[in-house]
Amino acid sequence: MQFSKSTDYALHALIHLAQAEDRNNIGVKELSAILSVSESYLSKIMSKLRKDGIVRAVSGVKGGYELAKTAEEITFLEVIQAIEGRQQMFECSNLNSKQHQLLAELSNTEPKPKATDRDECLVKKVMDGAEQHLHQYLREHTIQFVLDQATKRCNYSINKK
Amino acid sequence: MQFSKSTDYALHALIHLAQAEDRNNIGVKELSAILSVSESYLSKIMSKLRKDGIVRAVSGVKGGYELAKTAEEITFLEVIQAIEGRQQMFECSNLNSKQHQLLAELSNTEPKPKATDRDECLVKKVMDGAEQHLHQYLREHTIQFVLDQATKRCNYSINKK
DNA sequence: ATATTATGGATATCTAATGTCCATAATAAA
DNA sequence: TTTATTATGGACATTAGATATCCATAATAT
Repeated sequence: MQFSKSTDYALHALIHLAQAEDRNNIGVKELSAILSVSESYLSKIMSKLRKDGIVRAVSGVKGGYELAKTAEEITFLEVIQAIEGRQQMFECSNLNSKQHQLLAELSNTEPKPKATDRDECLVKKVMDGAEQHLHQYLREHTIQFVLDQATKRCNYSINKK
Repeated sequence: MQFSKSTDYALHALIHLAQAEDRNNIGVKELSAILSVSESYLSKIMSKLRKDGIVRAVSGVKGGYELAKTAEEITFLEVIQAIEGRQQMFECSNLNSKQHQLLAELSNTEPKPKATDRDECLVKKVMDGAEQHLHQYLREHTIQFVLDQATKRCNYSINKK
């Protein structure tokens, strides 16, 4: 139950892009040097961020990446989901639960959800609750939040002198 | 970022043990049949639960497993940690952060923590916060909670008739 | 003594994460 | 237009961890 290294790299890369908001685009070459990752690996990560609309990319000589929205708008949750995908944290082996999920997926089409969730596994319900709880926290924390904290810390250092 | 199948099996096994609290010990043979898992695999899982003091085991003919505490006392968190281990959800590649953690571990001995955490990575701080948040939820939900929910559901069914 | 059950070591298999390489497309600058 | 630079995506290799099985041994009720 661990977040992947890729998620770690993605978050740190976004922090760097946010801090260099005024500058031109930043290429994978520069980012990979800062993060101490190989260019080829970081490329895959940045591609995922682009596909999910978190960064913009431009090819060519002065190309590279930049944020596609403000740092305020980029939540930890969407970064994590861009990298790790959107599968649920807990997949229940319980048959009732699996049937329930299957029905829910099928009902994405026409005949309405029906909300007969009395048969879903209660263990899964607790775990889904945990996931929602975690997501809420991750939605409330943005890239901007980290930048703000860094500023505070810096001020503190200055005052100290 | 998913919980393992083992965790799923462990939780369901504990629910069954809790529901059969009055009966004798329940063996892996019976549990594995209920959960549709192999005996050999479930054995490993039950061993982990025993090592962490969640269940008691007794060998021999009428042997098997029983809860080592009340269902009220068994939290989702401790079950998950018994199975998945206690590593942190987020390991930071950031060098400052790694150094910080190393120092923290070393200072487990004599010369006191020192609490100079100004250098720890802010990304990691957010992620550690998320983990604490999740843990709090998982600590607040026990095996007993699931049993209670099941009772409610059952009552509802009866009333319906 | 016998049958039954848990325990732990060794090992095999499978899957996902990690990581690299290369051909191709896009673009700025010369 | 040519060149250098950068992103993109496919294919592939490597590694680590989860999943799964088997077996020898210990414990225990009958």
